[in-house]
Amino acid sequence: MAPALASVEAEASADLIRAAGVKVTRGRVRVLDALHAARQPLSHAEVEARLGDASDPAVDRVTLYRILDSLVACGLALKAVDTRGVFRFSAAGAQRQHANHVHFRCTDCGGVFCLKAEPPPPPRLPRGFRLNEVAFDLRGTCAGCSSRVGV
Amino acid sequence: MAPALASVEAEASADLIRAAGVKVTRGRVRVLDALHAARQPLSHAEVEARLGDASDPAVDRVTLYRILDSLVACGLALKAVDTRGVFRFSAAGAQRQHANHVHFRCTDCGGVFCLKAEPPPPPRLPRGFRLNEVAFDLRGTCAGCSSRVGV
DNA sequence: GCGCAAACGCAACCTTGTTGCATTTAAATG
DNA sequence: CATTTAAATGCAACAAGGTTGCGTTTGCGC
Ligand SMILES: [Mn+2]
Ligand SMILES: [Mn+2]
Ligand SMILES: [Zn+2]
Ligand SMILES: [Zn+2]
Repeated sequence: MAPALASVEAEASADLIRAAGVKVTRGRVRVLDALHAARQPLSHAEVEARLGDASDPAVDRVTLYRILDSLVACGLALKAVDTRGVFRFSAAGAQRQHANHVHFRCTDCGGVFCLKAEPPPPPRLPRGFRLNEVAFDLRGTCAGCSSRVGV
Repeated sequence: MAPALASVEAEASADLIRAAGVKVTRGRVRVLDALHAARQPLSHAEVEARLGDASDPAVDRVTLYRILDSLVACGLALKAVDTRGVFRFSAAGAQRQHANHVHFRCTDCGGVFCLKAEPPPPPRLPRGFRLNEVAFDLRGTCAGCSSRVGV
C-alpha cells in the first residue's frame, strides 16, 4: 500500500496535464489529484491543507495560486466564486455532480454536506429571465460543530 | 434644485428605515438613497464614490460596511457576491422579509430579484444538524442582462 | 432636557489574491 | 547524455476587500 512511487491517480493526472499541452510538474499533479479526490470544489486554503502539513507546505502559496489558474487556463479545472466571495476550484468533468440535490452548509466550519433530497422544480420566471442553476441550500450548524459548542 | 434640505427621496428612505425598526441616521438615509437611485447593485467602493468626494468621505469606510450590513439585516437591502468575489448591494423591493420566498440571482450583474413562490419545506436532516435558514436561489441571467448580450 | 443603547470614527488587523524578480526545472534538441 | 531555453517556482512586497476593538457621539424613548 505504501505509495513510494506515483500512484495510479497521480499517473492519470499527469497524463491529463500532458495531454493538455502544459508542463507536467509535481505541484500540478498533486493539485489536480486533490481536486479529483475532493467531493466539493476546494478553496486555495483547502487545497493547501490537503497537500502538505503546516510545517511542510509542499508548494509555495503563490505557486499554488498560479497552479490553480494554470489548470483553469488549460481547461482541466473550473473556477467559481462561492457565497463568501472566495474562489473555489473543481476538476473539470465533476462540475455537474451537485446539480441535483440539496446541500447543507455549516455556518460554523464552512463544511458542505450533500443531502439525499432533490430540489423541487423551479417556479415560473418573469419574461426574459434565463435560468442556469437551481440552488436549494440549508444553512445552520452541522453535527460536529453542534456537539462541540460548549467544549 | 439646490437640495438645502432633505429631498423627497431622502424622506422616503428615512421612512423606510424608521419602519424597519432601526435608528434613522444620516449615513443610513444617504446609503439607502444611493441604492434606490442605482440601476445596478453597488459595491462598497461604488457607494462610497457616490456619497462623497474623495476629499470629503461623507461616511467612514468601516461605518459604510456596517451601514450596508445593517440595511441587509433589517431587510431593506440585498447582498450578493459578483463574479470577482466582491459583495454588491441593492435596495429591496416592497418585501422586507426575505426568508419566505425564492430569489433569483443574476450571475452577470449581481442583482437579486424576489420571486412570488415560497420555498418548499426543508428535507429531514441527519442527526445532530441544526437548521437556521433556508435559501432557495435560482441563478442565471436577468432580463436586463439577457437583452444587452450582443449590444 | 436626560440617559443609554446604538451607531460612528479611527487604528489596527486579517484574508484573499497579485506582481516583480531571481532561481530552478521540464523537456526539446542534437 | 549534455546543452539550451522557456516555463514554472519561491520569496518578498504589495493591494483590495473586509473585520475587530474601543473610545466618542448621537438618535430617540422617557
Ligand atoms: Mn452535493
Ligand atoms: Mn478579496
Ligand atoms: Zn442582471
Ligand atoms: Zn426577497
